[in-house]
Amino acid sequence: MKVSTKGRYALIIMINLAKNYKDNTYISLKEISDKENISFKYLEKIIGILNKNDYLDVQRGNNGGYKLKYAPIKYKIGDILKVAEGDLTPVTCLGNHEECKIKDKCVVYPFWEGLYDEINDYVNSKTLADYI
Amino acid sequence: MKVSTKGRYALIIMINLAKNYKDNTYISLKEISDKENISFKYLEKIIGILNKNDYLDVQRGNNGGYKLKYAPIKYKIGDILKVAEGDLTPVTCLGNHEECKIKDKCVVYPFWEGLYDEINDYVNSKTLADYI
DNA sequence: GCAATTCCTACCATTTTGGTAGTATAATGT
DNA sequence: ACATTATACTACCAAAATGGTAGGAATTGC
Repeated sequence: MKVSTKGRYALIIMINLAKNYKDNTYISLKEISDKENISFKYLEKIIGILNKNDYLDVQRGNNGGYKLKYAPIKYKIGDILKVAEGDLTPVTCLGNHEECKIKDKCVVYPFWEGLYDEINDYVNSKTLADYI
Repeated sequence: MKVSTKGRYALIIMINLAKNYKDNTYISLKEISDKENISFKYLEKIIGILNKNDYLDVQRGNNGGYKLKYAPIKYKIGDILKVAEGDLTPVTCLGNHEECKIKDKCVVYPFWEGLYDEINDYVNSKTLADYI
């Protein structure tokens, strides 16, 4: 039951960008990977996911980089993690992908549902603005 | 961020035994694996973990099997999952094993701590008695 | 033109997951 | 005693996920 580095690093990237939001300048990924000491190439892959989800403003070329498209408070941590991880359901029985066929008679289904509710409520109650 | 089959099956085993608790008879693992349609050999491995944790009364040989050592209400779901899964921390930064070295200056550490608190509170609020 | 940057796709080693196989040990019924 | 029915334990293994790496193409500023 672990959030992978994908989700964790995505969050780290977003927090770095959030900290820079008021400056309205672009930060290169190299800068973030150096500061956080995480493989540049791996972060490149992860920021690609974030970018495809309309999270970022991008400037290519010299002095280019990334900045948040919206204010930090607009980004729920839960959304960021879901985008990076695929989803946050604690069991495969939950979620859109492969809804369990026996969930109506499954004795534990309500337990997992309840757990997911708790997780969801928590991660959606926090935004990037809370971690600047 | 998934609880593996190990944890899910462990819970299924325990609920089956809980349902049989008042009868005070032994249930064979074969019976459970047939009913739940899960590989007997795999369940054997999982129930071994549960057994080592003083959860079960065991009777070998003919008409043998397993039963709960204590009343269902004594078993928190969280404990069962932790025993089967190793732990339930949502990130490796948390927990005893490899406490993060930079957690004091880590901006996201409180977020993960908070998430783990929520998960913990929930899974510890339920016992086997809730799912009989 | 050149350097700095993002974009994109393919590859890959290691670890984890979800088992299987086989044998040993123990209890029971007959 | 012995066949049957169970658990106990150890070793192995295929497939998938994880956590990256490599290389090149496209874009922009100077």
